[in-house]
Amino acid sequence: MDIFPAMETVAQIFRSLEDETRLRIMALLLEQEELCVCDVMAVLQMPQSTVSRQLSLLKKAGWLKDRRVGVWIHYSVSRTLSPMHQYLLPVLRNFLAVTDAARLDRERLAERRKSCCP
Amino acid sequence: MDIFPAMETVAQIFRSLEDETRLRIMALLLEQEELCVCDVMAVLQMPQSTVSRQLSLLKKAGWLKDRRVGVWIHYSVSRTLSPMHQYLLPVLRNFLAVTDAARLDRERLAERRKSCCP
DNA sequence: TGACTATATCCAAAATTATGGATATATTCC
DNA sequence: GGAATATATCCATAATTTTGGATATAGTCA
Repeated sequence: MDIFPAMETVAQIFRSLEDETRLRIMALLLEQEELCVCDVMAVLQMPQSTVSRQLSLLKKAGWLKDRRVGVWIHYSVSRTLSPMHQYLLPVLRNFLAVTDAARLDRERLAERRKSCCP
Repeated sequence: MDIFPAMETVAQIFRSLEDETRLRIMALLLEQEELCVCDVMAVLQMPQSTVSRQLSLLKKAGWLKDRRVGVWIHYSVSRTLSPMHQYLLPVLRNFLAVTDAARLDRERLAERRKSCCP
């Protein structure tokens, strides 16, 4: 695998960010070190298959990694991002967190943290 | 229109870069100040309707502007890019030009310049 | 005015992607 | 081992996007 991705690879990385659900997940994981699938389900208020699929797409796209913790799978932003992913990260940091959607999701996550799971 | 785009707007900007044809056009216009539709057709070797549509999508997405010069429409990178577009520009500059597809397109453009239009 | 060229838009078909319920897999706890 | 829970994957359907030929529009030149 080359340092410089092919044009098609560049397109795929952008494509991984075209979906609002995936962007909401990225916004969450840029603030919260780790989240399990059920956390994300609760915050996004979407069915399990949808959330699980989008998480695995983001992993496949090189953004996330996962690790099993007992019965849960914890997702977090990969620590071995490609150069292009690293270039894009500040864009996400600057423009996702300030959206209304991200703010509402943060509130729902805080609410959930109060009532469950230490 | 706010300085900070909504999540859906962020998604749309990424979506505008998900297509390989559009990325090839952006790569060309980051090196070449202005191109008319027929230049792009010749370089990409794609039908007129396809090229014209993608150019107008890139314009609609905030990347390009156009101006009429006689019977031609010249497209170029907008000089009033939004903050998010400006953040993304270096990503395009760094990762598009080095692809094989972009190199071949540059060669075809140079070839065309030799044989036609001063 | 009329022929010609460049470009935009329309349209129906093809291709791609997203959706969520159903099912399969894996882990824990009793 | 069996029940219960979390997650991944399958599948058929729905929604979205792309495609390119056909047509419309607009400018040029004689």
